[in-house]
Amino acid sequence: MGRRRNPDRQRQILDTARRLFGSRGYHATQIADIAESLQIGHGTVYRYFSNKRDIYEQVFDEVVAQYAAALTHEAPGQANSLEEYEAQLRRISATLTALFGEGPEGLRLTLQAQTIDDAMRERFQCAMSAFSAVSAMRLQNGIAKGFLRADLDAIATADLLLSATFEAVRKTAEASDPAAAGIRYLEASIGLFIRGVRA
Amino acid sequence: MGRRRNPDRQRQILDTARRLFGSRGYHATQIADIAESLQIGHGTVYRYFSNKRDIYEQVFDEVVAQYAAALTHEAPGQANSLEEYEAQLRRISATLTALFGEGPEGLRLTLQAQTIDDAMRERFQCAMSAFSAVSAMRLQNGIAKGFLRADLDAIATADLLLSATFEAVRKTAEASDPAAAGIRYLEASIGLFIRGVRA
Amino acid sequence: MGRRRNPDRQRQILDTARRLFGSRGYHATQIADIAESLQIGHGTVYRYFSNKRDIYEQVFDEVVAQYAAALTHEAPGQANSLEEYEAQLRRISATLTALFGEGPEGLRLTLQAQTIDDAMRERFQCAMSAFSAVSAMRLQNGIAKGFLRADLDAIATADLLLSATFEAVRKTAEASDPAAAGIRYLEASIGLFIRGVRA
Amino acid sequence: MGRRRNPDRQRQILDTARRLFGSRGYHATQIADIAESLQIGHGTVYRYFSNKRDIYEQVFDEVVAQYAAALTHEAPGQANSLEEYEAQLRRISATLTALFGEGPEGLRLTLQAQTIDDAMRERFQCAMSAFSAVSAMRLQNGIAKGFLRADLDAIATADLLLSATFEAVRKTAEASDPAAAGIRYLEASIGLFIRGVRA
DNA sequence: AATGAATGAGTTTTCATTCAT
DNA sequence: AATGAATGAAAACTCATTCAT
Repeated sequence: MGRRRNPDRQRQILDTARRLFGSRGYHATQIADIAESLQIGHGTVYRYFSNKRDIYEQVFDEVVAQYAAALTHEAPGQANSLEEYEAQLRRISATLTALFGEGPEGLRLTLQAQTIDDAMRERFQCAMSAFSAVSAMRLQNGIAKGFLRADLDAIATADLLLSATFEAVRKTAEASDPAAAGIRYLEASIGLFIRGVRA
Repeated sequence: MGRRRNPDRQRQILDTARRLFGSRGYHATQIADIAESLQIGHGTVYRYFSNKRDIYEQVFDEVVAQYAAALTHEAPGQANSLEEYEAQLRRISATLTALFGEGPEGLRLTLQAQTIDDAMRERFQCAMSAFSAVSAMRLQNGIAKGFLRADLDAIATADLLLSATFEAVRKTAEASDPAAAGIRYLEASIGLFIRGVRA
Repeated sequence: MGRRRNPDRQRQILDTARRLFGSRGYHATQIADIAESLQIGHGTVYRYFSNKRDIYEQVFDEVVAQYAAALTHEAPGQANSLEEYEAQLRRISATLTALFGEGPEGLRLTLQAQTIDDAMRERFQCAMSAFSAVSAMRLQNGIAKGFLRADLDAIATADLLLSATFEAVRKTAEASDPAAAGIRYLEASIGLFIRGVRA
Repeated sequence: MGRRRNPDRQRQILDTARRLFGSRGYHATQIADIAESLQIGHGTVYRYFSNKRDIYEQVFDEVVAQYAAALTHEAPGQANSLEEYEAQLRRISATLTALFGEGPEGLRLTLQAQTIDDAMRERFQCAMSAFSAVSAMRLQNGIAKGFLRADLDAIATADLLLSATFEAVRKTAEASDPAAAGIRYLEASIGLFIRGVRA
């Protein structure tokens, strides 16, 4: 492949791929679509990536890393009261919503990992488990400190919280007025979760 | 002279397609895979369906119809107290879990509608909106009758409940011990929702 | 193939094949179309013919035989004057028109021999040459007897007469009022030929 | 980013398709045959044409346009005497013969339009009617000006002339010595027509 | 004898990938 | 380095033919 001369190009390709894979889907997006969208020759794409799957993999990794950053930025043991836990949830939601402000592609995109090959399926499962585990640790911390209810099933509840959080982000990104939708879904989810898990 | 004499074949193909489209994905599943899985020639598939997309469409419709049946079986205005609402939620969860007892394919499968073509994308959006609307009506009923909190954002909350419910079903279907997981996710979600929405 | 039990069936299949091959074309006509048109199972067709090409071959032979009968019924040396030659032409035209009264399929059908395989292409060429040769002999007879012009190129003119005769038959068969069209094309062609070839 | 950079390729494919569709027939010619004949990959064909039918359609249009140019080049009202009409016929024949000097494919090819689909069948009928109409106008002109016989059925005779003209061209193109055959068929047809139609 | 479900060889068509310019 | 023409493996789809009932 030689040296990669233009570092912007790589970035542009990843961004475009993220947008197209996310909106149309991996299989419905051709390399030529990505190239055309950037007004470059489609052969050029192969100077920066070895194949289509490679592009997907890098996009997937970036999206997952962004989720991970948003979800793990707040150390699980940090919150000492319900108020602090709520503030944590609000910060996480805000970060996710900001990340996916451009559109709902990121979330759809990761789900498609399951339709690519066994290796990607595996990586997807793994990432989701990790997110869930962090969320569960946050709940465990609250139970231990007594501000979340003692009978809470941390693991199962973490999955539910995570899925609802993603849904809130997705709906926000899809909305015609994302700012308003963001507030609405944020309040609805905080209102639901805090009442649902507090001691 | 009649067409399609063997109704079992059609059923078998739909079931196999549902399983494969759900697990490997639509694009990763070839007509030949479906045929091979049934130990029939691939030409046979075309005696029962006009093309691959036609198979997907019928599978999609069946899955959506099953969701719809589970979600709408309970009339939205039926519940008159929090206890009745909880019982409703439990029945819905039980029905969904039973439906997807065989595996988590159904849910994954419907998401893929978005990667097939614009028409399927449209149908998917439409189905999801309908489910959400029914869920929201159930919440509105509770607010009107005073057993759910007055400040509840019925529409946004309905989306969150729906997504968490699907997640619970999915996790249950995927679990190594579905029976145990079912009870666990059911209790976790009921515990979360009821506290989250009650007056 | 065993015994062919129902001789009518064979006839019906040939007639239907002639109609469909002629109107839609050989390749655009499926065995199933022929069977459906007769309200029989398409497997039944194979009790009477060994394959699709075999049906075509028999239909082709029948059509060619009918042409041949019409064109050769009148012995080439029979006519002794222009009036007798004209009467001959009229009888030939009448016979052909009667044969193809049902429709213009016959003529179109034979042309398709060229798109089936080399062997059929060969047979087609051969049949056309034979027709042309008979027509040329008729002209030679007239030249020899002095009622056709001496400078006539019998071979080339025979080809032209033949093609125009077929065109007249085709147009007649296609017309909305075949009886009227038949008279019209007959008079036009006789008017043209007789003046064109007489001494 | 532009499409179809190599205009020669498109031309080569059209020429090869014309030759093969004309000689073997549309259905007996595979895309792979066209590609192989040009020593290119069969995928390449699809860079220039969207599908097989599209190639046929373009070839058909070209052939029909060539006929049309030859037949309509001479304005129908131009001839003022039998000599001028004869000269017109000779020029038309010469043009057609020159066009189909390469071989008899063009004529056979157009006939196959009837075996492709209803739309092509329609276009074929339409083109033939137009040719016939122009030929008829030429005859009407001669009748009006008195150098063709008054009792001539212009419409019917035009069909006969057209079919015989095509036959002459076809025979010429097929002949082992096209130059000699061309003169022979030209003289035979002029000799027949002029005598057949003059006043 | 008749049937039509099943079959798979044979085509068309797509699109990721290569490579000469 | 960038390009896009060319490629061909792979997948969808068709339909003549077979054969169990």
